[in-house]
Amino acid sequence: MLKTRNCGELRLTDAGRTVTLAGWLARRRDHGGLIFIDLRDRSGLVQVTADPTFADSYAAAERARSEYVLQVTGRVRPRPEGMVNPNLESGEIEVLAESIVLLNASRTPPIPLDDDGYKTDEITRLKYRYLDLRRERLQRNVILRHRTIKFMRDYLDRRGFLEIETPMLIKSTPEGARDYVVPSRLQHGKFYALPQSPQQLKQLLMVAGFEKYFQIARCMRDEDLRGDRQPEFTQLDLEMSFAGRDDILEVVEGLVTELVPAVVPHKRLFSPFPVMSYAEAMARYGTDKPDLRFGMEIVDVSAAVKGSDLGLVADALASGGSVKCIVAPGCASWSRRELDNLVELARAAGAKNLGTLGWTAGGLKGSLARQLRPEEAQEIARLCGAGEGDLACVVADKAAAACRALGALRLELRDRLRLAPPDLLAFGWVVDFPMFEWDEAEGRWNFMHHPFTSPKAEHLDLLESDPGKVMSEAYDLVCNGYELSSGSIRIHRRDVQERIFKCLGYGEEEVRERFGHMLDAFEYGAPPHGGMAPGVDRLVMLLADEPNIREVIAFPKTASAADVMFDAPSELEPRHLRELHIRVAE
RNA sequence: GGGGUCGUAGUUCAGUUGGUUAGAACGCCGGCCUGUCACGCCGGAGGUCGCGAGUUCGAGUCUCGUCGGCCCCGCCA
Repeated sequence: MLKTRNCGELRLTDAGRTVTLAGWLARRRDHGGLIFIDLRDRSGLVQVTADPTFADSYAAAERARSEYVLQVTGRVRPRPEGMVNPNLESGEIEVLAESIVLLNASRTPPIPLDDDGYKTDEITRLKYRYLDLRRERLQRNVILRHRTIKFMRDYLDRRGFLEIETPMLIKSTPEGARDYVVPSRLQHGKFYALPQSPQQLKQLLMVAGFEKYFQIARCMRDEDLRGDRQPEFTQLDLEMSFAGRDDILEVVEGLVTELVPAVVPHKRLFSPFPVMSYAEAMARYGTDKPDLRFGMEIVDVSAAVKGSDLGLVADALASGGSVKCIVAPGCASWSRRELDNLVELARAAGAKNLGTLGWTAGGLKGSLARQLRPEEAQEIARLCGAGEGDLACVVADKAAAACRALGALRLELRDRLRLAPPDLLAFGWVVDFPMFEWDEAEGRWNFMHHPFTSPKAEHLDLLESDPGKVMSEAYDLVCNGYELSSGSIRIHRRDVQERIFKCLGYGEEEVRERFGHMLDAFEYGAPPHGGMAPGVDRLVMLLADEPNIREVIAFPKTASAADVMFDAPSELEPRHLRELHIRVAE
């Protein structure tokens, strides 16, 4: 090795030792007769002092510039009285350079590397990602990601899980997410698909008798990107045989509960995780991935206004809808402009309108102040616990639509009022999802999770008669408003699986061609099984307090799924295309 | 596919009602400086105002188009 020690680990106890370091020049302070160099490697920074006494090393220090790669040999010594830098872990000492070898020079970096990088043009950061990754924040994130994955492997190994790899070149399935597709050279006109997840493969591993499987699995989905969605991402994919829902939840909850204090000890979490049904989550938070870091739950205030002659309210109640409300604490005196903005937001989220009602010392404020009878306003206050200074946001609509709009509003208020405590990871379980949801566009039932999800046994009889009422054995892990993981107990019987495909409107021929291998497998002693697949990128993003998953992925893609460093995707040589039997249409 | 927003020096930004040679800070280059640590002081270089049309005597500024970034909706078995 070109180094005997790491820069960031040197301490006062090393004083007197001669060390050889190698790293990058983070900053240079040239005092004419004395040069200080902050030398950086993965472990951190240490100050190297170049003194003219060592003429060669001093000359090298004069020539060195930012991001030059240096090998420094010298003696560790305590800093002089009053020169300790308390902001630096190694700030009590410095290394007096006896020799400085220039291992490589560097052009001036196109982006600053000594800050957190949030303000720097992201496209330039990504183009020079290998430099961007040198910044301390990203080094920390990548290391945290490593520790997280290492913890997962160790934990699951302890619990008897086997890590098993599954193929990347598999078969396209038309439903679900769009596939990334790979042309076959050996078979004209045929294509592989990259896995959206190893779902079927891990179920087949259960049929194969491995009982407990996991994989740090790369998944590819050719869908539009978001701050929390990349075209390729990583899941901790796991599956267990002979397990019920609670067994799966126990494994994952145990993993996360032990992981957090191990890798981010400053973070807090609920233990045990709260469990709520899908219906409850929708009613209380207006979403199936509630942010449980704060309250502001949705309250039904229909009873308070049941006699109201207000158009929207009366219409909603007459047609079986409801009047729902959330309370924004201390916002009663918000300006017209701020309130209008909320109304706009609620409408964008699907509400017909948003009524506001604020309780101020000077009386009622807001759009509903004059439209409601005093006793109605008073009853609303009682039902939702609003007091002086508070603002009620009220939506009258079908219950689901009202909750959905207020759910969106709730997140907006969270951000405006900073309601989410920092360092809280509010994990929770959402269970009892419906099996199907009605697809308006296609005019048929579609699965909510995936077609291998088991219906609840007691709802099997409803499959054909009333699919909308069938609950599934699916469950989600949520955290701080993100869906961190989905899972389910799977179907392990051919007859049940066939009934599900039928409900989804798949023809027999189609089923045989696409899922015949699964159905066949279920006939050879498939054990009851289930599992889930936490999203590693999102989890690490939350652990690292990052605003998007690009910050915890070494080489992420832009919102248009481009890699600006490689300039991918790119066109292929005609020869290459011919070999693959592909002609690009104009 | 739709909506929002942004694009000016290497980076972060300013740029008035359309009007002289487009500015600042950081970074960079040169000089000075032996205790700095965001070192300091002096000097300097650095611009296809994303790109293309148009309006105008004149466009960083106005119009249209286009490309790209980010966020949101749709989409995400």
